[in-house]
Formats: sequence, structure tokens, C-alpha cells
Amino acid sequence: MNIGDVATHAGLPAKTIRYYEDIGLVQPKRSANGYRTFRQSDVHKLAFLGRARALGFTIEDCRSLLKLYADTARASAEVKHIAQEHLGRIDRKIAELTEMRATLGNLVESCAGDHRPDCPILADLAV
Amino acid sequence: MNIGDVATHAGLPAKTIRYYEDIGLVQPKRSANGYRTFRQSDVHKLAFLGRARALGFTIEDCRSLLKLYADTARASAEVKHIAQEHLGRIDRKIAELTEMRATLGNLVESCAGDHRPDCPILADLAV
DNA sequence: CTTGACCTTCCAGCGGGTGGAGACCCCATC
DNA sequence: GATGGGGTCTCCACCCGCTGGAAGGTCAAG
Repeated sequence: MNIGDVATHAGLPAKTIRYYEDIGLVQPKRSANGYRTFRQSDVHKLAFLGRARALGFTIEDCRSLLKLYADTARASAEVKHIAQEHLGRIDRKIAELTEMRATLGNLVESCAGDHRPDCPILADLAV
Repeated sequence: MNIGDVATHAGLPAKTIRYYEDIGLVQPKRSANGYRTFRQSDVHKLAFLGRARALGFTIEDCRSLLKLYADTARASAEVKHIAQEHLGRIDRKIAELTEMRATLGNLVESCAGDHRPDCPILADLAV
């Protein structure tokens, strides 16, 4: 399969797939004309990557997950560990954003938003 | 004031302050020895930037907010508009993360996390 | 006069791609 | 055989918002 078809099947831009090859996540073969040739297993891998990335796993997480996926003697504990770390990151990020949201929400509510210059948002930023 | 003191007062790393000068957010003077010299108003500006960044505003937002702050004839509507746009971004981000959290949370819960290879997390990623 | 803390510039790199230039390649149509 | 259009190739630059480090200048204290 050529990169364009793979892009369609895996739901990733061709550019991203090339980038994933660059950083060693997939190793497609090359045909005589120099085009990348993807096996079914590569397409599968890329779809896996797409889903892992959609869940917010970092590229390095993805690398580890792919390794574990390929290793049928893995311990699920290892996978779970990675996922839990990531869950922690997500929770921290949500907490951070929620706090921003609260502060900023209050400020926005208290701002008249009219033609006058008085603005609690700026007042707060300026302290 | 030299950059080190400003860093302390404004709560920003010196590197960041230099960067902010680079992109035109502050314009400190220079003393004879080439050192940056910050006026009180610069320090104030940098503290403003620090707070705006802590609320997640982009650098470009900050640039606009500083301009509005300096303009005593501003309409608070303009400030509110920027803040509301940002609020929307935050809300979308929170929604995205919350969805990730839900999916990943379920997967993590359903994973035994022991020495055995069976893993619902990998199973889900592989589809 | 030296030491050590500060300051300067410049260049490189993070993560995770994305855009574009310029050049091949392949197939279909005239 | 020429031409056109789509795919593909590599390479380099850029996005954001810094951050780290190297190599050097400056200043005050001891």
C-alpha cells in the first residue's frame, strides 16, 4: 500500500506517517521507485498510534505501548502503569484548566463589556 | 533595575524576560555597560504578563491586552471579547480532556494490572 | 588582584507535527 | 511521443513559548 491509501485507512495525514517513520515508530519497506510500501501490519500499527495519540498518550508512551503490544509475554501491569501515569497528567491538566476557567469565568461575568473603559479583567491582571 | 531583580519582582525567569523583549512585549533601556535597565512600569508590565500567561492567555492575547491596558479610552467590550474567546478555548480543552479521561479511566479500571498479558487497554487501542 | 555572582549574545532543542519548494514517477489521453 | 494531473520523494523552515548551555563582559567584595 502507498502512503496515501494508508493515510486514508489509518486516519492520519501522510506527513504524520512520514514523521512517524522518521522517529522510528514504523518501518515501511520501499519499492523500486522509492515509494514507501506499507504492509497490513504497518497500517494496523499506525491506526493503533492514531488511537493512542487521540487518547493523549505522548509519542514516547506510544513507543512503549507498541513494544508491549508486540510482546505477547508482557505483563498487563506495565501497560496499566503507563496509562495511570497518563491519567495523572490528564487529571492535573484538567485541574489546572478548571482553576483558570473559574477565575477567568468570574472576571468575564463581572465585566460589563460595553463602550466604557472600566474593566475588572484588566484590573485583576494589573493588580 | 537589572534583569535579576526584575525576575524576582515579576516572578518570571530572566530568560523569559529576555524573550519577551525579543518579541517586543517590553522595551527596557540599556545602561552604559549594556545591561538592561527596567523602569517600574516595565516591572509592572511583566507582572501583568505573568498573570495573563498564568490564566492561559496566548502571547498574542497578552499583546492585545497590554495594548488595551495602556489605552485608557478602551472599551471593556474588547477586553471581554478576548477573555471570552479564551474561555471558549479552555472549555473546549477541558471537554476534550474530560472525554479522554473517561475513556482512559474505564480502560484502566478494567485492566487487571498483573503479570498476565491480557490487557483491555491494548485491546482497545488495537481494536 | 582574584573570585564569584551577575550580565551579555547566540545557537540549539523541546513536542508533535505542518507547510511549501522542487523534483520524480505513473497512468491516461490525445 | 507529448502532455497533464495526481501521487510521491526529500529537505528545510516554521509553529508556540520558552529553556539550556557556551563563551564572554562587568562589577562589587575581600
